Amino acid sequence: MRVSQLLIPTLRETPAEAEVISHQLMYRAGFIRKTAAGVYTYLPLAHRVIQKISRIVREEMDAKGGQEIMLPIIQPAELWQESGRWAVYGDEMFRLKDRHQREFCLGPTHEEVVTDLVRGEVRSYKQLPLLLYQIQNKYRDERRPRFGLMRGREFIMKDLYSFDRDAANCKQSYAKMYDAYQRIFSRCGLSFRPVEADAGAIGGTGGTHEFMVLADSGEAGIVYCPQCDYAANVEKAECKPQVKAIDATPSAKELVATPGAKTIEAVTKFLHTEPECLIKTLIYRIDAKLVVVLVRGDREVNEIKLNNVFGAMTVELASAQEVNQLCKCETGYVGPVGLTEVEIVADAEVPLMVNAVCGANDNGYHFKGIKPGRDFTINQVVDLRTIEAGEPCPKCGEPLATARGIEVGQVFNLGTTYSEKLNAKVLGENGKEQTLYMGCYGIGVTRTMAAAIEQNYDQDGIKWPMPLAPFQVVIVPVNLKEQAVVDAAEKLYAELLKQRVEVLIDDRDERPGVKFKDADLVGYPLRVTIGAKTLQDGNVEVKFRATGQVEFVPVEAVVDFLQVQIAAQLASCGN
RNA sequence: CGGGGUAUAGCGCAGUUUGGUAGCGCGCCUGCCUUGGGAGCAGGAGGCCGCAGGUUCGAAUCCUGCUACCCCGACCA
Repeated sequence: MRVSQLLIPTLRETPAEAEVISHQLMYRAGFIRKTAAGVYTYLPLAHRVIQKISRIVREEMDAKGGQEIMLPIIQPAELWQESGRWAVYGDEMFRLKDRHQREFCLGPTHEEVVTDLVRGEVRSYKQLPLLLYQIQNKYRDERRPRFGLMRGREFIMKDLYSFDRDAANCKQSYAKMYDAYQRIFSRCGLSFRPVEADAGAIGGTGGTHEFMVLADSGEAGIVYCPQCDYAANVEKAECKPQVKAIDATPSAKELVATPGAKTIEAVTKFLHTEPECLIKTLIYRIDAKLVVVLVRGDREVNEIKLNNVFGAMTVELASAQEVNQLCKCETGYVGPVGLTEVEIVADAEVPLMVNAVCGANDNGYHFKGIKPGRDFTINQVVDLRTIEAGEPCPKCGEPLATARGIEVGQVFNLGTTYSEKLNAKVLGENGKEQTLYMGCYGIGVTRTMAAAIEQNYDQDGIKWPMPLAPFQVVIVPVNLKEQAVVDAAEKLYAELLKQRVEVLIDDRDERPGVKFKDADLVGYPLRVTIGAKTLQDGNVEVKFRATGQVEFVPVEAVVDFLQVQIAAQLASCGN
């Protein structure tokens, strides 16, 4: 295609509203425009990238026996009421009514709809396993859309749903998808890592993994073991209690004045002790109930784990008033001693503490010499904290490393959670009905596009991995007044088209600098510059966007040269 | 949902305090000129100053209400 004819509205300046790099670059390079908060229009370049990602996804889904279908975006409330998620999903769901006041939603996901299909059409175990997938828009009314395509309200997602006769077969489907995902993100040319994850709102009884594209700007924290294959989202990573050497001889409980010391830091300083000697006491409101949560002073509560302990809908810190009512003091002096009316849950490290410090539930006072179990009762001891870098790997004991990641895919083993609620059964070999085992496997297509940029850019613009690039090659004739230059460019363009290379020719009557800047910004992997001087020597210049490397190639050899480069780059990531 | 901010040309912004009918840079159009990293000169197009009320002889500017968008927060006692 010709740049002069393509809608690629590049901008010299970054729109004020774009915060993250992928958003800024996609806006500036003419990939996207915003239509509403969290809702974007995809221009031709973005559309091409989306098609490329989708194609890779399709090929790998099909290779595992997946069958592509399309499911409705507008979904009736009844189905969601049946699964119980009409109420659970809350404000995240776009809801609407038709002219008869019947309720619908814009599908945030499609478990209900697809299960409804299967329960109606699949009767026998002989029809299993059944792997159905779709690549479509999904809708989530995020409480705060941000980061451009990373957290939009309308986004493109691939979801595959697996239906199996039993848990063992379901596990096989899960393994197939896990494998497919490894292949997909490899083929996209991305650096990624699958991690153990929390199942969150989708729930389900089996395991779940998230696929993280590694990027410093990632929203998710992950830990991984440099020695073995263990890797997990910090939300999920299980913590072993780490015993710190504290004075092991228990002493008596002692009330000490700590005026003005309302933070871990202040109390530590005031009493000349260490954060790990303090018991951090937090009052949470879990659904409607207040709960006392204890972790060591140097640790952080993991609200996801806390939520899972209670199977709760909402987990929130209690308000200052609620704390005051319960403990009769300000938040800075809260402690577990004497709190008998509420449930006290403690992280596994807390019972190991001796001579600890905690708030005295009296403004300006703390206790010293506290021994959990002796001075207060713990109702439940569980892993409640967030793991930290350097802690031993739960599998092999080596110190864990941390990284940031962008979640681009997640695989869930759902078990019978949905099929039971929606009554999805088939007849088994024994002639009896059995409930289907399900899995669901999502990939954020538009988010993958954004993640690819977060991982591959420099100050000049995007550096597309070859498999995702909207075009593989751009030809830049330096001067349109030089007939020889134009002729050589057009000839090369025609030849590359014939060879089915995805090529653009920048035939705009612009100065060379403008074309170079745009080429760098959009991020074509290969740029062929054709100028009068090099052409006199019979050469053209090929520049690699990713490395900045430049090669002069004889005109007659350039088609082959480019094809070899493209094939090599594609092959290097398994295409 | 809580707090803060913004809304003026396609993009980035000034003008608002002190009311007098809109400006700068980039981009866009025409011409000349230029051609290996966002050139130069000349001419030009483009704005219901977010929306709706109000005050005033007169409102981008003051007042009221609304809407949209952005940022921060909703995580540590």
